[in-house]
Amino acid sequence: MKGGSRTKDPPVEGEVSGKRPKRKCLQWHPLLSKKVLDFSEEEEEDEEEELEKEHHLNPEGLEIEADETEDEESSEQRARRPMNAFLLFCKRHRSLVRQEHPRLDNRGATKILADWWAVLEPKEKQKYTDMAKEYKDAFMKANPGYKWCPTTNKPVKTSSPTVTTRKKVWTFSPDSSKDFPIAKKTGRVEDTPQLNFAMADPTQMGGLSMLLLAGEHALTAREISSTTSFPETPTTDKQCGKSALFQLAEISSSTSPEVTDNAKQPAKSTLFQFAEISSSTSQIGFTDSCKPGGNSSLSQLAEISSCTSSVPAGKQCGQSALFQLAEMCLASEGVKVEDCDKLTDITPVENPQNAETCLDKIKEENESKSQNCDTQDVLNMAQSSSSSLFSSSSSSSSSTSSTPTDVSLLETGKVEKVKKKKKKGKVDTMKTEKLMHKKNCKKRQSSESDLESVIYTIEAVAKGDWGTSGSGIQGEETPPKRMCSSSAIRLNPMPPKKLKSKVKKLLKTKDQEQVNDSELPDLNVSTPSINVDFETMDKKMVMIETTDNCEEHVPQSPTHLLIKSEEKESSSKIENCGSRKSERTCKGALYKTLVSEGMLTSLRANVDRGKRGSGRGTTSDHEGCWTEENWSFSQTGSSSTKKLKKSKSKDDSLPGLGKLGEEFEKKFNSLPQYSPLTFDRKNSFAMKKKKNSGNGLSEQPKQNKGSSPSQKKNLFHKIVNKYKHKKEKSNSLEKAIPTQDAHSDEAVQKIKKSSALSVIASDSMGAGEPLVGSQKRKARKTKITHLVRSADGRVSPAEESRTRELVQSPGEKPLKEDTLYSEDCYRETKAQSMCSITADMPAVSSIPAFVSLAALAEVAAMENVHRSQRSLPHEGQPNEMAQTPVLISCADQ
DNA sequence: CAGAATGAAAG
DNA sequence: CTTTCATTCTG
Repeated sequence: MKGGSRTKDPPVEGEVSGKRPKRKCLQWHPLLSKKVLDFSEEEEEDEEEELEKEHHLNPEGLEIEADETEDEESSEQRARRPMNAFLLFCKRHRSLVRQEHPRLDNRGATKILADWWAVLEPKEKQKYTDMAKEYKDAFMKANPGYKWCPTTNKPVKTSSPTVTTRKKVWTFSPDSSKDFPIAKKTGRVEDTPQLNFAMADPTQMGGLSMLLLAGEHALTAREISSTTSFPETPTTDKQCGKSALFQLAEISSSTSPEVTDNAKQPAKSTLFQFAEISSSTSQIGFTDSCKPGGNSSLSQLAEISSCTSSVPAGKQCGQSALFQLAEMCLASEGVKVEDCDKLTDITPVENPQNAETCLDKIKEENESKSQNCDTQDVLNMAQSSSSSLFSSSSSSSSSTSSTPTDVSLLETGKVEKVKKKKKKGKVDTMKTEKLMHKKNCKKRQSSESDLESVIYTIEAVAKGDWGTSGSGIQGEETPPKRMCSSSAIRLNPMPPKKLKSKVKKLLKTKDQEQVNDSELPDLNVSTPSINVDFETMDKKMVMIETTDNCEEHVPQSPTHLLIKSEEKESSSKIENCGSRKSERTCKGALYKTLVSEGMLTSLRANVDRGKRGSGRGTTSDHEGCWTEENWSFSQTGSSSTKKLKKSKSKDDSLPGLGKLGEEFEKKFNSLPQYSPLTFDRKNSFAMKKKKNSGNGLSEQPKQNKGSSPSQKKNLFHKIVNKYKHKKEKSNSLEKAIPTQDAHSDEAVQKIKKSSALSVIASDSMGAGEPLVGSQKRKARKTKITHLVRSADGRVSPAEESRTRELVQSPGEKPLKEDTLYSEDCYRETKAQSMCSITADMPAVSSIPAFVSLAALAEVAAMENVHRSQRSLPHEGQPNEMAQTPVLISCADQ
């Protein structure tokens, strides 16, 4: 059966998203749901119904396989094994790491995470371990018969073919709908999930609202305790986000498999658009001085959005949402603004009704000025995009003809196929158009391909939309193009992988078909499809809005909501204003959703990466600087931690929603999130301790975090002794650190270095130490090897030296230091390069070498210091020299 | 799709 | 002891 089911599944799964890589990795939702009992404290209320359902389900799946239960419905998916402490930690901190080291790829991030984890105090680890354990227990309870490695079944490999997206499952709820009762409930809301649930029921609404409420309760309770810093925002956001997520999930899931793609894409695209916007916004940097301007711009954005929405009632929500978003952006991303003036220029946009005009203006400005500054572009992008969204949505809504189609589509999903085709056509067109744009518009900055593309698209969209409104700024674009452009936006954005892959596929197909489709007049077709999408959005928005209202105190009956939504639709059809409102709402909701889901973060990261990757030579500096600055800024800022937390909390949101999800989410959120500084500090402390211990002095009770991982102090101290001087530095730094605020970049860098050192030392030690299982050792070895290897082409020499050092003599000096340093450099290179760039040569740009140079300089300086103290032998120096450059180069690359 | 990390579990 | 797999994403 199972095997068969799998095979069978493909249709469903394939349609849905990707299906599971392995036979069944469905989430814990199931377990969670069961688990709910344990976890649930307040949820019970909401869940009652669900619980009942669950119970029904449980009986079957209970015994051996919850999987089966799941399987029955969705397929055969098996619950995913619970994350261990480390994984949790990673999940929670990865974003941070990425922020800190934008250049780092995931692997690197993972490594760093590992380092952090290693450094993490046992006590802090405990929380994670506890959480993990709890998780596991719950999981086990849920599925008693669960086996981690189902050897017997072992479809894993077999099934793998389908796969592609484990994550997808999580992130997007399509699967979730299947799996969780809750999700199912939610899912039904709009359409028929194929599974079993009714299509659209008032009940669903109620359920949703209830869920939300429940979530609120839980959230409030927990959040307050967990994060005092952002009591209000998080709550709201979370709730909203959840609701939005749910809705999304519903939509995606609800749509029949075939439809799914269509519906999903639009929604996703929209989301992406938002994400882009947000990301772009975030990218805009504000220096402290410029801050006001930045705020203004953000606020402007918010205002615009709010303005766009003529409806007073909704305003608050929208504004709040936008503002929140803005805040988020600001908080999460520190920014540096090159030109405050530009921002100021933009400011005029404030007029509510004239927003469009203003936007046009801006747009014009953008075009004219865009060439000059990236920042401006970004900003423009953001605004234009926002405007474009509005316009597009409005246009869609305005085109009444399509409306019926939309509805039918939403509910029935019959048209989907046609739509798909059309869509594809659109895509093609848009794609082509996009290309055209790129070619025509600009090559000024070849650096950021992705970003550029996004910008282009946005611009194009904006142009098109605005063009519709009356600003025919660009003669290039023809009306059809406009249409396309609107659709284009969705595609362009670099979606999270999941989408990406899908999109890519689509694109491919489309490309093939491109010729044919392109020839056809897509205008009509595209328009309807767009409309549909937006309609969907509207619905969602309505939902969200309702949610917001509820939050705000105005609980509305589900029916009412439905009616409202309908009204909205109708109104939107008839009146632009209505549509606007919905748009606004959508925006806010989307933002929230994005934020909550963490898409924003991911997007941001993607953007960054894209920048980096594409524009190493050119603009990379800016990016690097920006990131660094942001990071430092955030760190420096008192609120930095908070901000981080906040962003994180939102990011944290587990894709698999549901109460269970919520519960976990809460818990997960409650988990302490440590800022890199903390780790640095710890490292330094650890160093100190080690050092101290090494010195023979009794361990100093390092006040706060001194607990440190004593792991391998003994071994360490030898090495530590060597690095006393360094430590000293670090110590001073450490002292400063507690404040966190007053760290200069240098200090941070140093700290980082020190930390790196410590880490390295730990690593080296680790090899010898029994700390971990065999795996660890292995891992470490590999890691080291990897480091060496990566650092230089020649693995053996460095490694040998390293090994010698480690093994041989504690008292050793020169070589070790070199090695360590080199490694240190290697590790730090990225960060250093960034920092160095920022500090030393901010202006310099487009010279890849320069980075390495700066880094080299730093390294050299450090080394010099070291040497001076140590007075290394000649041999050491040459080696260092030789190694250093190589390492640096590697790092840069 | 592999791979980086850690860890729990199973073989 | 070794293998499997959980999460996260880049190349």
